[in-house]
Amino acid sequence: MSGRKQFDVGVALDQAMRVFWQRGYTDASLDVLGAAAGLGRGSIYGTFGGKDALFRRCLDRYAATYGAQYEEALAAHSDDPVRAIEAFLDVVLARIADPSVPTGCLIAQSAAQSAILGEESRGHVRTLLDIQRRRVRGALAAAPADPRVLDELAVFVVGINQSLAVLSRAGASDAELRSVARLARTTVADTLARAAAGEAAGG
Amino acid sequence: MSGRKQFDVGVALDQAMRVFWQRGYTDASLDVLGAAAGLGRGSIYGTFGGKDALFRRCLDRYAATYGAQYEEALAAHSDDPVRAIEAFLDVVLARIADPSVPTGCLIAQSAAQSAILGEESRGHVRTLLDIQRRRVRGALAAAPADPRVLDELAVFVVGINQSLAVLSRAGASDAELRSVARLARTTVADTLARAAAGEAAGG
DNA sequence: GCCATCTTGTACTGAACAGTCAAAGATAGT
DNA sequence: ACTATCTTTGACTGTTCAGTACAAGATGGC
Repeated sequence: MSGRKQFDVGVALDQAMRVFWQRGYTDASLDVLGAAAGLGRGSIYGTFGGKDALFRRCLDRYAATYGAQYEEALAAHSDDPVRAIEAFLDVVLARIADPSVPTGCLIAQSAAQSAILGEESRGHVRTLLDIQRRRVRGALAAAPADPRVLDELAVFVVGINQSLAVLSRAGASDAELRSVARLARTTVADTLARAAAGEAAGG
Repeated sequence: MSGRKQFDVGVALDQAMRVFWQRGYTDASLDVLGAAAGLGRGSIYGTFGGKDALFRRCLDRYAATYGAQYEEALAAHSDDPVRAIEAFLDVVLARIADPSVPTGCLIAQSAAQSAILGEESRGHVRTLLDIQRRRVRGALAAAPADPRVLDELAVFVVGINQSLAVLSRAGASDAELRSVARLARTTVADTLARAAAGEAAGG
């Protein structure tokens, strides 16, 4: 059949992404991935190359989809780093609460399974996490504080994201996740306030 | 051969535990588990029953080993909740820095993979996480604050534990992990301080 | 309308998997 | 010393896996 693709690559990636997201790399078999995306093996190999390559395309799809939401949330509060972080975490909470997608986070899931991924995929995950860290760091850049403190806060916020992902997987309630995010927000606020006071006093 | 067990169950569990810890449930094959523990398939099935049961025994072994360390750390500072949490997180950091065991955390890894575990194992992971939460909650019990605030802080600290596990898996440096733990410590300290002030003012 | 080119479905391959089984051998109670 | 009982070894089962090969069929340029 066919001389031209019978499916939309983006839609197929969305479906495959959900399978990897739900099951993780190893437990997402090509049969299940194909069934979810509506693709036969030939189409998967012809279009993407193989399971590893498909996985990385799904990682990119995920990063692009939610990365855009993160950017938007951070940009909406470019004048207020604390509110920017709050909006950032709200995106995470909303995704976790969304019943149409798996809980947790594909990147966090993949990071946790890092040890069993191939060299290339492992590097890919690290890169995507680093992009997320830089994104958060960028939102903090305007705050009057020691750059090293801002670096630490960026890692902290990325870490909170992972913790929300794992906790949600373990069955934590929405209220619990929200309280974690709220506490993280106050940490950022207090740390920035202290740093600003320190800057004013010190130099 | 043999009419009595040829191996120490505890030692075998320690070895199998490391394999599950490193690779996760699915990617820990019985062949690799057996090779690591020095057991044939017959011994595994005869002693533990099967892969699922072995996995849960390993979860318990892990919980007992590090649970004891957590208890000790918390008990050593029963007069000061903030220092207790600090000591608790130091146990996590020390384990992650220990080159003789995998990075991350078996419970966190298992929680992230919760979706592909059987009903029984999934419940087991949740139970162990809940024990950890109660443990932290107990260390905070003496603090003069609204119990609901203490509940939230306990979930927060457990979440930080998970975030350290995932971040370390993704290749974060020891310095980064320590800064995350330090920020979490200030979260607990500031929150308790505010709660104490609120208690004093409110009633 | 013809043909080179691409896509797709299906069947196949060899490997890895969890779990079962029976035979061989060691132990301990008598 | 005999024997019932247990452990261990290694082979075997049927299934599932990722990846490959190929034939059938559709497309679009000419």
